[in-house]
Amino acid sequence: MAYIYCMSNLARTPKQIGTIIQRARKKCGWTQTQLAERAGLRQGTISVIEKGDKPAKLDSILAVLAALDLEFRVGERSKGAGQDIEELF
Amino acid sequence: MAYIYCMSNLARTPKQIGTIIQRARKKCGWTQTQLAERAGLRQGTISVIEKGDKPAKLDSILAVLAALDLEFRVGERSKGAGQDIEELF
DNA sequence: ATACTATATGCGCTATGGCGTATATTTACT
DNA sequence: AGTAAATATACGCCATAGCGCATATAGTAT
Repeated sequence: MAYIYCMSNLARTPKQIGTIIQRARKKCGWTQTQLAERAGLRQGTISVIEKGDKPAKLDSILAVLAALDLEFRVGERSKGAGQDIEELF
Repeated sequence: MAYIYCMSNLARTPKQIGTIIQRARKKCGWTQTQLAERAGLRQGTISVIEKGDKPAKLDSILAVLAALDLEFRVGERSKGAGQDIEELF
């Protein structure tokens, strides 16, 4: 039985990505300013990214994820409940 | 039990993302031009994204992944042993 | 209410991503 | 080898991401 990893960290849109980042940041107990420093960005940029209403650069997102000790993974989009996922590539 | 997480779908850097995209595209039997049309981008842009040497916009990457029926997921960075920390960007 | 922190916005500016178009280069197939 | 397709680059142009800096708004406490 395949174990579906964690369904809530799905990141298809900038908004979803922003929400995930914000949640992770708060979980770390960091302010936007603190995260910005670690990611090499500004507080305002973190704010924009977390809201997800304005486009962002891939590098900025990757920097933020790295600062939060997170990372992207790529998987298939349409995933039935208990299907095996492995060997996509 | 089969929680095997395909190691090659790790996407920490633009280069890794590009490689994943290229592999998925070829698996679909598409040319860069075909993928570009489906993603609303140009062939040249797909080329740049797949190489990963030049920065890209998040939206472009998300569009490409969607065209390939793929998606990002966010997970913890340090998972399991033997993490090879590569340089970021 | 007051004071303080955190987050959201605004403006001008610079850097650059992606476009259109075109061409060079590589790869695949006779 | 020769031809065609696929991919990598190039150039000018426009749109915009993120910056520095500042301020406004929203929370969070005394």
